[in-house]
Amino acid sequence: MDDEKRGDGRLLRGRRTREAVLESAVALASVHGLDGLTFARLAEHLGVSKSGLFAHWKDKERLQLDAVGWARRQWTEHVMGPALRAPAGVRRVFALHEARLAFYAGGALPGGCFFLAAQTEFDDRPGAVRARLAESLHDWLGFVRSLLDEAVTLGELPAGLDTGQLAYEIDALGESTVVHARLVGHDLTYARARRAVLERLRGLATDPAVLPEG
Amino acid sequence: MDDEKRGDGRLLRGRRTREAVLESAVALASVHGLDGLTFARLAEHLGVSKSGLFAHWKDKERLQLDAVGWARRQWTEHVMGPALRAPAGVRRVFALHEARLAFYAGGALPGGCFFLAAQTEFDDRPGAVRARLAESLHDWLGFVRSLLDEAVTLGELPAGLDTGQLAYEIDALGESTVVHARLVGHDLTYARARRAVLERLRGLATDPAVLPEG
DNA sequence: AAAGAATAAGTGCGACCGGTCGGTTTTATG
DNA sequence: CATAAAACCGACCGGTCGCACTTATTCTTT
Repeated sequence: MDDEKRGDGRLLRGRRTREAVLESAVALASVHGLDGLTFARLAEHLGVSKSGLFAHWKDKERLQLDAVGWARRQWTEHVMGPALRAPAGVRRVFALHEARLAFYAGGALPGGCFFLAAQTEFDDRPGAVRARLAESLHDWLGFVRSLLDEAVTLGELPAGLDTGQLAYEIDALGESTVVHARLVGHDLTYARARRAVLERLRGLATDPAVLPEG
Repeated sequence: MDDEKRGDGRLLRGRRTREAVLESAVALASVHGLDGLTFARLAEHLGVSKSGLFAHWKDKERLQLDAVGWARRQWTEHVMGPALRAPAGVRRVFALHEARLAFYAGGALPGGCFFLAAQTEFDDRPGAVRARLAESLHDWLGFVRSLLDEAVTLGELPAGLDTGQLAYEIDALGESTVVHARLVGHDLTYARARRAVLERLRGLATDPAVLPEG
């Protein structure tokens, strides 16, 4: 991460290609998994030679770690970002859930969800990759919880609410969307995931009217 | 499936070894995925030669399909079975959820959940394996729903309840347990998953007293 | 005792894997 | 314009994969 020796087009170009490669890497990993993220596959997908990739990542683990980092950037931009543009409180919580579903439904990642694929693969394989994935999940749950805490502070959710518990539920209802959408049906699944969280929040909110009806 | 040519111990023995192999195959696949279920790995794990396995399954896909079938048998026995021994109605629904959590927590499968691993791997790979996984998920959701319908019929859940919706929620809250337990913490995760479904059912039940309190 | 199927084992092939190496092109700097 | 650094490439290595083919060995039925 020590790029940017001002005005050096070589480094700039290098960074651009790195990011372009990572964009593809995350997309490929969402389909084939982080283990199926092969240098050969990645190179072919980009129309690039395999060895050219080794100039940027000395081994596969580095590539995997950077892919996790890039997936987090994507997630921050496309899921957390839109939520933060909604009014704070219970509406922001629901906006977060909807942004997540929109991100899945939008098909930005052909495999559905990078993190689900990576976590199910690495949750039982000790190492740096697992550690970063665990950290990612921890941070994500912390973010959901922080929005819930905010809603409590604003008085839109009841005081004393177990926000950690609710954060788990919201995450679970969003996450299982990925597989269900592809194996059961997209529209039906997203409708159910949306409704589940909406009804849950409406049931808890001090003023359910601020949330959409259906 | 044309075993059992009356009294022929060879076929019987063949079936037994097949089942022993499948038991290991499902366990291995829960860790390394259905793709990571290689003949070499399976043979080594069993202390058997690779070629001996080819006598039973001519190619990898056959093995994968049979592994799915065996995982379904396990699931039927260890998750659906205990539930059916609980009194019908809302208690049976919750017993199903608890049996699932117990199955996960019991560590019968070292990788946590065969189906989650397999589904996230194959949900975007057309083929026979995906088809069987989709069928498995469909049947499972249908089973959950049937228990819910039963509870409605018994008057323990309100008439007009969208049981398909609730079945999705219950499945989601159970499924995300697998990854969370390993990356966040076992006890905390199972407690949350248990509580989430319990509270949901208690909120809907015409007589919440039939369900446990905490 | 003979026959024959089920099971096990060895061997080899082509494909692909992660990774290395030597060399060429591009780019900023003196 | 020379040079060095970075980006990039083609060829290649050792290893493992799925899988076929061939050859024993074990067990059951006749």
